[in-house]
Amino acid sequence: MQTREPLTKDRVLHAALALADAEGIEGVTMRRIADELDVEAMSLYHHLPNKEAVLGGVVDLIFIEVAHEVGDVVGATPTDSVVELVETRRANWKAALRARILTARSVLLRHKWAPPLIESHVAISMEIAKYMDGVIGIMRAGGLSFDLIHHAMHALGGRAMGFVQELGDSDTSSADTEQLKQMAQLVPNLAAMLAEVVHDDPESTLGWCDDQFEFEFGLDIILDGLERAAAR
Amino acid sequence: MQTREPLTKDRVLHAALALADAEGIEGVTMRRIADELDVEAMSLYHHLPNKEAVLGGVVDLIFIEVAHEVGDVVGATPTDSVVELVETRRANWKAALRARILTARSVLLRHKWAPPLIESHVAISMEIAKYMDGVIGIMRAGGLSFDLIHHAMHALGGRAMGFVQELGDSDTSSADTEQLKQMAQLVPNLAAMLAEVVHDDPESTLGWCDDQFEFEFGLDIILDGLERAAAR
DNA sequence: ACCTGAACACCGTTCAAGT
DNA sequence: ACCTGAACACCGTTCAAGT
Repeated sequence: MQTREPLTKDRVLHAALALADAEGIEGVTMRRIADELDVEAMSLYHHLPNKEAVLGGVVDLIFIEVAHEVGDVVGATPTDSVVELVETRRANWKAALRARILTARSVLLRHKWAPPLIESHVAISMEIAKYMDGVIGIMRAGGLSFDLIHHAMHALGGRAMGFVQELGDSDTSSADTEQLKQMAQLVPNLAAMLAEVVHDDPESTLGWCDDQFEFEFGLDIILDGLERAAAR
Repeated sequence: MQTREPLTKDRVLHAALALADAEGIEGVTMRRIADELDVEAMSLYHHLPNKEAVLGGVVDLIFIEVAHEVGDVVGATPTDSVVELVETRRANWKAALRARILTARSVLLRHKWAPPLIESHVAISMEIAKYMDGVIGIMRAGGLSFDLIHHAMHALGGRAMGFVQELGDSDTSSADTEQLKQMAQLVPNLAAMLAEVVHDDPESTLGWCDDQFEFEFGLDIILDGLERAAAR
């Protein structure tokens, strides 16, 4: 008789993660997770206190993934002397922070259901704290004061973790030209902007913008502003 | 016999809004709304197709409120000649946009449950579109190209509507000093920042920051960056 | 046309019972 | 210690029936 692999917290969390990737966050229910593990829903409660803990654990898995990829990116060159390393870090904090944030973003793009979950999740987990610590460390190495870093974290907001923070998803593009003409009466500026941006570049309506470009545009404005504030 | 006031879409939406203000978004269920109106839950479906429509309608109510307050703020001085008005608008777009966004924020602070709802809501309603149109109009009057305005809307993101976009709510402040000391091992930079910021200003931990200041700090960085991009 | 009651197909979670 | 089945207290929504 086959003995079944025992249920563990880790198996539950990975099943939940896979479920979220496959069906979105609304597909993640205690009953569905249990189904996937060939177990009853109530068995999950022997390894996790409630659904909140499951979702928190899944968020942690994502930040472990981020930490993995970030580690590859910001690894110091071992041949540098310590002094050189410190010098380099001071000079390159903006580039280093930019790279780290874009790496985090690339991971979140693989789990698009995650940002709303992270935002709504009040409790800051250890894994999130460790990510934040890395961000703060880069700015500190760049010579920014803790006071400025604190403001910077607020200014960056979700962007510090690579959030896309889009409003009004790709459905706007489905507004046909007739509907747009009617709209023009009430929202002339919005209609004019859409008309021109669509005309200039057929792949860049509000519904199908170049998200990567827009994210970097906004990020660079903030990073440049912080650099200027640091120089003051 | 008292004839009951007939149910209307408007009465349903206002009941839902009051419920959200009183108990938060999780208190808004079809059954609870119906209770408040002394009616059965299923009666609501004669005036609104589903819960999604209820939530969308409530978001609209909030943007009507924003439009009301914004109208008071940006009213032009009637004594100005048209030419002067245009000149003024071109010069003051940054201040005008700042004022409009801070007004929107003041409304959202009265409905703190609303931002997550607006973000998660895919469909852009007419009321939201009208607000966006106003924002675009201010920048257009300031001489910004539609292309730059388009990037600006993405860079601002939720901030264009006054979002607070905080991560990890005020619970971080409940971390006692003992817990913080343990944390210092794993997240030394975060711990050091918290320690210094708390020391400098007892009212400004990560848990209890001056939200208004931080919001304006981030907003100004973005507006300044946009101004510089416009001058290029 | 408008409102209702019962029912359906789901939730998260508790509890007593099994092994 | 670990898993289960039944049950509880909720959801949004459908449907047939009332007035």
